[in-house]
Amino acid sequence: MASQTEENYLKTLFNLANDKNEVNISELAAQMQVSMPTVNSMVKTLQKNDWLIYEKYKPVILTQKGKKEAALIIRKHRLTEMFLVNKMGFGWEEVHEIAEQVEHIHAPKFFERMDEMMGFPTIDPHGSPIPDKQGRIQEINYLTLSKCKAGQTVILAALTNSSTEFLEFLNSRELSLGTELTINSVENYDQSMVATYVGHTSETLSEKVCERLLVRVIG
Amino acid sequence: MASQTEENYLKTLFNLANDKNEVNISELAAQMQVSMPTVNSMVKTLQKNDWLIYEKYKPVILTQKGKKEAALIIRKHRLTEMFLVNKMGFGWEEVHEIAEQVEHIHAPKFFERMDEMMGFPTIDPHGSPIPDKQGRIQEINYLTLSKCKAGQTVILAALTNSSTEFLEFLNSRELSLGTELTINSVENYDQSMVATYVGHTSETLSEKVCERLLVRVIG
DNA sequence: TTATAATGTTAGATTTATCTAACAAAATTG
DNA sequence: CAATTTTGTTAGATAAATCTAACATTATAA
Ligand SMILES: [Mn+2]
Ligand SMILES: [Mn+2]
Ligand SMILES: [Mn+2]
Ligand SMILES: [Mn+2]
Repeated sequence: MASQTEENYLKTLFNLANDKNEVNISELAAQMQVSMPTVNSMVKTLQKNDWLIYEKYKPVILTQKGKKEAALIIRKHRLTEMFLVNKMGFGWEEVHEIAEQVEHIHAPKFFERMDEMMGFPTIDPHGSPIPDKQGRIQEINYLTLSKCKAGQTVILAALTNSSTEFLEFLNSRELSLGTELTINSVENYDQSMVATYVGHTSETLSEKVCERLLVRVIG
Repeated sequence: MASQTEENYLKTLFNLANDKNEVNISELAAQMQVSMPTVNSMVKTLQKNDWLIYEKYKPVILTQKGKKEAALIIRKHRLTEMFLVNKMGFGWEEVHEIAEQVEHIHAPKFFERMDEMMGFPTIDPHGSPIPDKQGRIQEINYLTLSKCKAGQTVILAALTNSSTEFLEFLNSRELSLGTELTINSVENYDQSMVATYVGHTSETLSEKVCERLLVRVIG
């Protein structure tokens, strides 16, 4: 059974994997906030459990087993976040830290009950998909708001970044998942957008913000 | 901040403490299922944090600070057990193992929300008191059913043992907290009792069982 | 009251997860 | 392509939590 530390590495590896499924030691060290030698020794450990493939001086690659293990931890994380928001009244900006701990609880029934109580949700409070019990993730392809054009109407569906600061910014603008926005205009100089949505007329959103908003175009 | 291991030792120390607040190394080792040298080194560590007083060859004694720390972990454990039963539909025999893990979550709000959602319960699903936010425990003095006499009517209020096996035995006899029992007779030979309660006429309860049932006499 | 048993301690080893310093390989750049 | 930078590895150390073997102290009992 994976230790808490190993579980956190697996999750991070899963999230950092590029199109070739590769992760560099330096990236992993940066993300985990540990030194490269620490990562070097950890990937050797993870390899012994067949969770990844490691060859000297090469980026590491999660195996199928490793990907499944990671997805199941992510499942517990996201179910927890959704439970905290939907059943316990937390704000979407408060739940990540708690889920970071709860995801390591070994008690399948605990998470199954959460799932049942919520009616088997498929996304978490930040719009990210919840992997199923087999560790499969449904790929959803949303568009970044910054890719949209003036005149379009979109629905905010997910976020590319869920830091507390960003979530608090969105709270301050009363932007939440499901909000319908109409793009009034796009400023050519800095790519900032002016949008209208429930309760807000001509709200300006910087490019930095628009890049982090994932939307479904509806008109 | 106490590690998970330290938290488990503190909790066990709290529960093992006798009237003089003393705990022997051997008891602690037995309860924690580790060797005596392991306990020996751990109590030295706990002493460095002023959680207990240790002197060579003497039983250890929790300090006020140590008692409070322990009581606050027990609070998290019992709130969790109550939440699992009252809000998530678990049976009282299923919750201890999960609570044993959840009690180590560092997220005051998480437990405060549980507490609020349940309306600030004062006992857990096994009838044990939930320490308050200051770590104070209200002492309740129930009677052991085995101390009662034929003819008396009592209400099942708590248990001295909450092992899964015992809880499953109680389930099989449809005995739960709050059940009103009338003692028909006490067998002189083996101290077994014959009792009547909702749905059960003349149910025989062994001395072993009666010793583990804490009751309030109501007639 | 001495022998024996029970309890507790010390010494030394192991595993896990981390670090720094030094070195090696690979990638980038002038 | 050679110099430099970036990335990755090795070696060796540390702290936490555990173990066994050996020894010491305290308690019990003959
Ligand atoms: Mn999260
Ligand atoms: Mn985590
Ligand atoms: Mn319990
Ligand atoms: Mn525990």
